[in-house]
Formats: sequence, C-alpha cells, structure tokens
Amino acid sequence: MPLPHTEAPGYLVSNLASRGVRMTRQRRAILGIIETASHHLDAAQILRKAQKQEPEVDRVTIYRTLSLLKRHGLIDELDLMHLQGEKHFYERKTPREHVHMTCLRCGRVTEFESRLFDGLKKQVQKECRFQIAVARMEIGGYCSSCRA
Amino acid sequence: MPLPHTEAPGYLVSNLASRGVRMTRQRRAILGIIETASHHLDAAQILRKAQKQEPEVDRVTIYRTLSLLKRHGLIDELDLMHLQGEKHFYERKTPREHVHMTCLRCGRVTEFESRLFDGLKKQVQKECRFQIAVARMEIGGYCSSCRA
DNA sequence: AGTCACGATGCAACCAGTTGCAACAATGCG
DNA sequence: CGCATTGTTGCAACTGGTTGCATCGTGACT
Ligand SMILES: [Mn+2]
Ligand SMILES: [Mn+2]
Ligand SMILES: [Zn+2]
Ligand SMILES: [Zn+2]
Repeated sequence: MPLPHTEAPGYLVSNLASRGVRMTRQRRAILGIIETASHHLDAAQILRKAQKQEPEVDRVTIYRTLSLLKRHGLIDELDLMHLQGEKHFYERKTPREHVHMTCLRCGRVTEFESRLFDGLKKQVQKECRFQIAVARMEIGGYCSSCRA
Repeated sequence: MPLPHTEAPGYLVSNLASRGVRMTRQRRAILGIIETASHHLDAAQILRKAQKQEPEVDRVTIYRTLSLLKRHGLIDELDLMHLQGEKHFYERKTPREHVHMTCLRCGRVTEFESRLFDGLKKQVQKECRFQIAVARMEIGGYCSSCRA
C-alpha cells in the first residue's frame, strides 16, 4: 500500500489556510502526519504520532480534524472490510483514484487504478443525474498468495 | 431504496440451518426482520423491531447475528457515507449487485445497477489475481433534486 | 503591539459496538 | 424422551468515537 509523495510539503496546511480555516499547533501536527503517511492510518495511530509532537493533543481533536478534512474533500475514509474492529482508515485524496482490496486472510491491502472505475463514476453522474463528491470502492477477498 | 422480495420466505433461516447453524428464537426473529426489510436498516432499528417479537433480545445478539450473516456472505454492510454518526446499514445480499448513492444534503439513498460494476470486478479478479468475496461501491454527492 | 470576535480545544459525560464469562438451550444420541 | 455436548445468549466491563460546554488562542483590525 504505497502512497506516493506527489504533493508539495505543507499543502494541506496551505489548502485549508487559503480557505480561511484557522491553523493551530494541533492541526499543523495532524495535517503533517496525514500528508506524509506512507500507509493508511487509523485514528488511534494518528493520535499517537501527533502526541509525539504535541503531547497535549486530545483524541477529540483528531476526530474533529478528520471530519474537517472529509468535509473539505481532502481525505478519503476507508473501512478496509473492518477486518480488525470497527475502525476506519484515512488517506489523503490524490488525483489518482483507486479501488482498495483487502485480503480477508492476511490483511494485506492493495490498491488498483482502473479506467472502468472512472467510467462507472461518469455513468452514475450522467444516467442518475447525481453529482459525485466522494466515490469509494472496497473489495474483500483473497489475495494471490492466500487463496488455496 | 426499494428492495424487491424475490426470495422464498424463511430462506435465511433455511440457508443457515442447512449449513448446520443452530436456530434460536432470537435468530429467527432477527433473520425475519432482515429478510423482509424494505430499506437499509441499522443495528438499532433491527434491535427495536426484534424486541417487539422477542422482548428479551440483547443488542449483543444483534451484532453477533450480523457478523454471522456477514461471515456467511448473506448480507452486505454499508456506510452510506456515515451521514449520521458511525453506524452501519445492512441489507440482504441479492443476485443483483448495486452501487449505493447517498445524497449529502437530503440523505436520500438510491441504488444503481451497472454492467461497468461487474466489469470492474471481473477486471480485479483477473488482473490482480484477487478472489473477490465482497465488493462495495458507495458514492456521496448531490441528488438531482438537491444540487443547486 | 493591543484588542476582540469567534472558531478551536480539552475535559467529562455520553453512546455505540466488542469481548469475557457463566448460565442456558438446540440438536443429536441412547 | 431424557441426557450430554457444544454453540448461543445476556450481562457487565470495556474500548472507540461523539457531544456539550467552558476556556483558550488565532487572525483580523487597529
Ligand atoms: Mn464504516
Ligand atoms: Mn441496497
Ligand atoms: Zn492475503
Ligand atoms: Zn438530495
């Protein structure tokens, strides 16, 4: 699950600041973590990392920052098949949208880009007259090394 | 969000029974509710309905029955964009797989069947050598009556 | 730099979902 | 039809996420 570092550093901070969102120490820390993350992180992981920088951050602030980012369409939220409890995972939104596959045996998460995914979105926009803000496709099953 | 009643009544009970799963009063009630539901239900709604039939059912039993059904691939779990909290919604799995669109303004949920969805699944199976057990596509945005 | 308004934070109380465990009951067998 | 086995249930304790509220601090304007 490699997330390429395509964006300029601090782009989440600048993006939000340019929309008039206030920047606090806590937010800067959280945004930095999400921006430079190399895998899909859950809220607890983000909290732990944030507290290394800003020991006073509360988990409430993590959740509130995550919904801020969701509201602004800057991150995607994933279930990854809720393989370990109900928690959700987060990744910054990139121009390359992709499908997530989670192996129900080994837990490995793989990403896959497809024309058909974009095509399906276009079809929904057109045929259902539905204006898409977020689209998420998640698959559970067995990866090539795990299936019998 | 109309769910057609295609299956024979009691098919969840028979299906599970034939796999050697024990049938209890509580389960019978819960399965009946899911089977005859006309919309996507969340755990709390299922609990309330079940308690009308079997006042003693505990919410734990609802959650355990839901994971049983998920394990056996008999229901699908949906986020519906987590529009109201973190809760999940459930629907019985039908032969007609569909995409779910949730309007972020009015909350309306619509379903859409598409060849491209099946095509995308086939592509994943083939190109990624990934054996699919569950596939879920969820879209958030603005329905035709809500967009400006 | 000093003031201010209002958005953001932390805390505590709350609610939804999970897990451990002892009591219970569905099913199969004598 | 009663008995034993073993899976299922309800309860209580717990964990993860949310909400209300008083306090705090950012960023705008002087
Ligand atoms: Mn979810
Ligand atoms: Mn549906
Ligand atoms: Zn695997
Ligand atoms: Zn709408």
